[in-house]
Amino acid sequence: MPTSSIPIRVAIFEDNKLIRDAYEAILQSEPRFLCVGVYPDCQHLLERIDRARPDVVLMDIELPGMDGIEATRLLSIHQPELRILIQTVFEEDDKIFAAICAGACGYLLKSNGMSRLLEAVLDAYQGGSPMSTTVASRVLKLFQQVVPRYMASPAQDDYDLSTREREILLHMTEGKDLRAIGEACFISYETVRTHVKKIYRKLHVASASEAVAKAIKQKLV
Amino acid sequence: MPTSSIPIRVAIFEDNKLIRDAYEAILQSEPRFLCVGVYPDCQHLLERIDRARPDVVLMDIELPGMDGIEATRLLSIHQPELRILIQTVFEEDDKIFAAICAGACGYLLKSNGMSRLLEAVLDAYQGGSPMSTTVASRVLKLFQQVVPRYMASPAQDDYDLSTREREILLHMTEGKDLRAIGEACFISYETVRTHVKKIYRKLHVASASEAVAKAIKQKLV
DNA sequence: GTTTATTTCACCCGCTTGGGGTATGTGGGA
DNA sequence: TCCCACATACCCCAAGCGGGTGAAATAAAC
Repeated sequence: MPTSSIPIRVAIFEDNKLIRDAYEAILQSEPRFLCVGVYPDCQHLLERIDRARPDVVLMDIELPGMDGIEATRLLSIHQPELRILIQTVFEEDDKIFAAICAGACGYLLKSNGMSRLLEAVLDAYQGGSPMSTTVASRVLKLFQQVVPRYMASPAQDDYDLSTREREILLHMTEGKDLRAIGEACFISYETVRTHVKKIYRKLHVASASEAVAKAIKQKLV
Repeated sequence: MPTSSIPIRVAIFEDNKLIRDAYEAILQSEPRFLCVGVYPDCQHLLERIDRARPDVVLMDIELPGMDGIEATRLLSIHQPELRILIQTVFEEDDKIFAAICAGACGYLLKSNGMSRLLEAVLDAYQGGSPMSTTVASRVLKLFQQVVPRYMASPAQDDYDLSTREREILLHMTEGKDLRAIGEACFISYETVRTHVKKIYRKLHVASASEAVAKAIKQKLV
């Protein structure tokens, strides 16, 4: 638990007045929290934030005008250390996905009720990422879908490329032609060609563009 | 809450006898849970699981012999619907990362104490992904690092490619040569060349491989 | 109604590339 | 010790490709 002498500054963005007032009331019931801004939309977003100086923002997704995800993106660019907690009814993967990519540090479902709100705000303030376990489960699923292409799966075939071949393939994926690769590697043009031919055989391709496509898509480089 | 008439079957893998016994005791204190296996290592892993038929597995990472991550990978291949909860002291990104990729559905830090153990097992059983908020925060960070290359940044310039040009660029990223593209699009080889030249000018590139690299990396196609 | 963008097609020129072969030196594994 | 994989380098040849130019039809825009 943090020192209670300095309250955590919280701003709320929520279009539904009932919920908005409920949030505010809950926060004000605890001296550890200080409600520094309560807004029904994202008008004058950055000015409001600069004026209110919150530590944590509670952000609804379904807002009139600019939605909460776009607002999250703007805020996290404007002030990267700001902790933004998404608070919404949406459980769709793409919303969760977009919110996280936009810079949200947590994602709570309103269906969870308000019981854990204070705990979540505190968590967020302390650097944690509170999220409903159902949301966490979706994040993990997304993660498992997206990541294998970056992390070598245990048995990723790398087509037995040698170090030099991999290096040259990397240069190819940067769009360099053979002469430029030779200069970059301090070897002759003809040597580059020799390597490239071996790369083609190993990748089972017959042109630079094919090799580049395969290399990038299968993250060989 | 699930019906309490059918207990949740739990198996435990933990090398430390004190912790192992503590887990077992906690689980046995509640009739909702049934401890169907308690093991100090991963010997005969699949046989044990087939015999015990757990719904949820509590898995330690630091096990003698096969570690918990490798065990998780084997188990989730062997029985994908099995819920595997990692329970460990490690907070390093690469462990978390590896565990998730191996198929873990949750990741709890032992430092959190055992208070939330039952709740976590129940969450896992119900399809959630319980994890400490500090772990969640690392997962989100990893996610934000890894994902941007999949999601377009909001204002993605598409270089004013026409429909036909985009179509041809797509074929190029599949490694086709100009003749093959012509056949695929039912247009002549020379027409493909005309389009390709325009694509190069618009993308500011000078070769097929450069265009393919740019197209894939900026996910123009 | 003229202009502009798109799509289609053709030809020329010359460099680059892909496929083949050959050769030398080096370092590590059987 | 011998052999293999790797890196280096060069040659020939034919095809593909990049760049330039020109042209015609259509559709949309002004």
